[in-house]
Amino acid sequence: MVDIRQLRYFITVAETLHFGRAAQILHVSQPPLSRQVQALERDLGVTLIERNSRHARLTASGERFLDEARGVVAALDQACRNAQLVAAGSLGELRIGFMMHAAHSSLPPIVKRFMEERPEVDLQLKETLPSEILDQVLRGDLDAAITFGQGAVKGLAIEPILREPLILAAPDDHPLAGRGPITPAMIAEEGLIVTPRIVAPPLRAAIDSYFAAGQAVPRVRLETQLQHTIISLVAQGIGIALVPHSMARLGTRGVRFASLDEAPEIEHALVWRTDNRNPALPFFTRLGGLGRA
Amino acid sequence: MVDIRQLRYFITVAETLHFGRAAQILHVSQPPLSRQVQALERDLGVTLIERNSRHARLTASGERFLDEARGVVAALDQACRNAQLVAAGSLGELRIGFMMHAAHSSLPPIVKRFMEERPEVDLQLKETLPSEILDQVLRGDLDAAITFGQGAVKGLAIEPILREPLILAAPDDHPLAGRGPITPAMIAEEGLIVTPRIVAPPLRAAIDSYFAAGQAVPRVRLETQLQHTIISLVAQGIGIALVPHSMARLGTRGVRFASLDEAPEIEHALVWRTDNRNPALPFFTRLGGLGRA
DNA sequence: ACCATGAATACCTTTTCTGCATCAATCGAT
DNA sequence: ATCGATTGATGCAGAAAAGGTATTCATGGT
Repeated sequence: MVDIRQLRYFITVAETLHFGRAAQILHVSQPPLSRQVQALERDLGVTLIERNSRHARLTASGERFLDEARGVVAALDQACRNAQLVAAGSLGELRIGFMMHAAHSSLPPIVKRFMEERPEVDLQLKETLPSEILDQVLRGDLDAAITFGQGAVKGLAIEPILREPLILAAPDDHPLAGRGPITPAMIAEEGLIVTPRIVAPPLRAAIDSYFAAGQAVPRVRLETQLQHTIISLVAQGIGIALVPHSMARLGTRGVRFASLDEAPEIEHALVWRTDNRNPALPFFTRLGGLGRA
Repeated sequence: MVDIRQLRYFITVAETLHFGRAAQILHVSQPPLSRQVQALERDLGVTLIERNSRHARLTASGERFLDEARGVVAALDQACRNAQLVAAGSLGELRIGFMMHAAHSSLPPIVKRFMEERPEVDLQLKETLPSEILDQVLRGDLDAAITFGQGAVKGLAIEPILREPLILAAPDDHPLAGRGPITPAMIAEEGLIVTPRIVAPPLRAAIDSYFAAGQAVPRVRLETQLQHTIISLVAQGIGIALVPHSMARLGTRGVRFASLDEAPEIEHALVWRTDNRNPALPFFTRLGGLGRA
């Protein structure tokens, strides 16, 4: 059976056209070299090197085979190097899930740094509903994810990376827009636009706790999944909303923000399976601290 | 050192994720298989298969390496097959030179058939001056060539493939145009357009012999290398010419042809080095007979 | 806790590879 | 034309590697 040693031997002989010199280069003696090339030719059933006891030169088959053999050897070396790079976490792919609330806050600095440090790792970002994210991590569809902080889950590592307060988002012609700490009573009568409970339970819990602390009951006017849609509806004057502080950075026209009195906080956390053996994963999770920036 | 056997073993184990079954498929017993995979991992310094005594599954490096190892094995198999195809003359390249006079006569049928029979051979056609063609064959720049027939040359095989008479080419308003056998005396006073002697000695020799047989002396008005140019100049009424019969097939406007009395003939021949070992060459030279068509 | 399964290890046999010595063929010089 | 130098091939013995059988070790399910 043709093997790599035979290819390496043949390539060297083909390059020097001299069995003795090739043997020196390969650090073997000449007889085994001759025999290996013979064995290769016998296996192929093809004469690759035409040789009399004085000269050696390639046949047409030999020229062709030299070319392709070089490719095979190079591909093998590359494969070995790549396997090592993958094991070192410098090459490969990493599937990261994130809830939309992380897109403007904790996610970007982590992703940016990771891509700088591990440019050869194919980072696959998948925006997912918070309610589905844990399942996907547990199933192994995601290597890691950024979602809301929560209690321990068996088999998962959960590392908090960001706490941010909720703030009030109101149309810019609204009397409370831009004003100081807002108490629950001040907005209890307003129509509220919120994310459905099923989509982001911790966010709804934070909103509920805020109103509960002021003995108020929020009036939900509309539910919609995407944060951007909520902001957009606020800008249209359809209602007000309580949103994570990072939404204020977007500078959407027609919306102004105001801090809340005793503002509830939501927590972002990095989550991954403790038995996930993707070598690139530790280099991602160790960046969790950047989420605070 | 990593070798092909290790790759094949690893691939089979990776595909079955079961050392025992893989060993059956490979027709070896399980212990050597385990040892080869271990050796591979030791050489790479990387764990490819995570295994306890119950289950086996690939690591990230293993997945990657499986992919690339398959490529390496496939490339090797392909290289072996191609070497055999080249040796059989079914793959490779063949450099064929030809004089322009062959382009409309002996060359096309040979080339057409060869391309049908050996579609994977890269046929490189190089139009060359007859005066240079033998040197290129002797130097090895060409595997074979079609040129004028001539005496034996040491180291070359020369096989005649076509004899064709010269004919008169004249402007279509010329009194001799289209007429019967032309004797030398009938055109001795006309201005003649010819190829330079150095470019195609046998052609000039044929023309000379024609006039010499009639005790006439041609009046050369113009010399130019390419046959097409000669025909074109004739069409313009600049002169007449004696050209190979195959030129009549072109049907150039403004030119008519007439046969010559005791017409001299020129011979086309296939030429190649007898020591040329290009396996595709015999399949080309054996088609020489088609040149007569 | 025990049993069945599957991979690793121990040990021996067989095969293959290497190196040394030598042979054979070719080319150049005399 | 002959001889010597060069270079690839061959014969043989020792070394290394691969394979096979028997057995052990670890794990997951009952």
